[in-house]
Amino acid sequence: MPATVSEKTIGRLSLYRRLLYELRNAGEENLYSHQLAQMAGVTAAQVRRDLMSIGYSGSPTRGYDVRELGESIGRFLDSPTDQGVALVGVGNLGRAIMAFFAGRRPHLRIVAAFDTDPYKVNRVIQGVRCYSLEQMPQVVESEGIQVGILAVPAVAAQSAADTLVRAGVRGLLNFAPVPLRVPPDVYVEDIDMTMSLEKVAYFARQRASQKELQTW
Amino acid sequence: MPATVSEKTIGRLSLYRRLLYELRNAGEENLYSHQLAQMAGVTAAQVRRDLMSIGYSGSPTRGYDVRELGESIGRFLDSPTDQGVALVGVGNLGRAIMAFFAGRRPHLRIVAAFDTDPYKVNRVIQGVRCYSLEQMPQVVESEGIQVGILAVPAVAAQSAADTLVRAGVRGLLNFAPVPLRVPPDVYVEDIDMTMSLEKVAYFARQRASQKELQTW
DNA sequence: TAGATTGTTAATCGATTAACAATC
DNA sequence: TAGATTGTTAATCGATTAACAATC
Repeated sequence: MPATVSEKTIGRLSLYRRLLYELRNAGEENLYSHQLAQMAGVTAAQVRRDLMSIGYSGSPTRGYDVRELGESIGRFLDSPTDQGVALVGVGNLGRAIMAFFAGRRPHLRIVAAFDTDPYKVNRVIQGVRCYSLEQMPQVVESEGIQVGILAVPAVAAQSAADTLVRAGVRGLLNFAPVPLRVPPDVYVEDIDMTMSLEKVAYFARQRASQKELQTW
Repeated sequence: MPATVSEKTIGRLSLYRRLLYELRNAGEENLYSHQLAQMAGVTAAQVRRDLMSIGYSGSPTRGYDVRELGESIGRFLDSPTDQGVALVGVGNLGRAIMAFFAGRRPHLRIVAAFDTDPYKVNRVIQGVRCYSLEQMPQVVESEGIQVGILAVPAVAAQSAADTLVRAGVRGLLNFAPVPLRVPPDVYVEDIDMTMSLEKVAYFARQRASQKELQTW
């Protein structure tokens, strides 16, 4: 039933919602596409097309209703029922991720963490119960978890992904700097910090040298 | 002089190099485009075009030389001189980022950290000296830093970015869940974990329901 | 040589941008 | 009404994929 919407549009909708939430807190009731566009760093036409794709309509005179639009995006993006998330790897990065998402989205909450370290297993860290890797299939199944976050070292990532997928997980957020092999019915989003930093370093250098050239 | 290469190609080159490094450690001397392609999760034609874009040639019979290719990518991606990186925000996420990059790329190293917390200022955390925000312009300039990482709360991100840019930074890796406004000669790469997780949750749900439909 | 792989050009694809009639 | 904004289609753009002669 939901029309096929591109990955990028989904990402932008998530951003729009966050901006709308701030606007609503600031007491704004209406907004035009170009206002949201400026805040999000995209074009007004882009915003209109994205909103059109989820079937939300504005008015030529009043623009979009901030509250209604936020709720519309929520109905489109969010699951009607709560979605639990599994976190694998409770090292520095894993704990930072826990802290980052704590209390942020009640409907999309980390409900179980997994680690090999016996010292962490069975403890509650950042309000999340920590299990051993062996318990993963059972916990994922009993909690009905569809989403997993991988914050393990590169060597452990593929095996952790395999276990999650076998247990029924259909989406992975992968922080390990290694490409995962998963069945086509599993969605993977990679956050490769090494790659990102190298890109930034490359283009920063390029911009800096362009600046030098301009002074000639 | 370096031909214009797309952002995506730069990212893939960074990944190729990492994979080549592993292959070299495994004792491999040559490889064909389709081998690298499979490891990286892209097509062989993609690999060939990416390598062509940095001017590296293979042989129709022996493929590519693992060592030479790795070095070629390095010469293209890396700065001839060391590039120092500034990290702003030494909270949970900031410390995780420090730990993640510690010792990973000697040429691209976090050389200074900044935080408002007086307890952290002037201490050495994960081997990196921590300064106050007031010292940022001076430290960035004296260290010749071109790259900044923002690991601060959303409300503090724009002001930190402004200060970094004024001090001469030309590339930002932004972990704060907020779009930054920067001059056109500054490159920004966003790592928006909230957006990424919401995307994964959305598509995980979609895949799961597709699976259900198939059983009908 | 025969054959698989390479460098490189042409065709395809998808998303973005531009344009504009419809609307309040 | 007049006018700015909307929904929607057509034109543009860039990157990916397919194809193939050149090569070792």
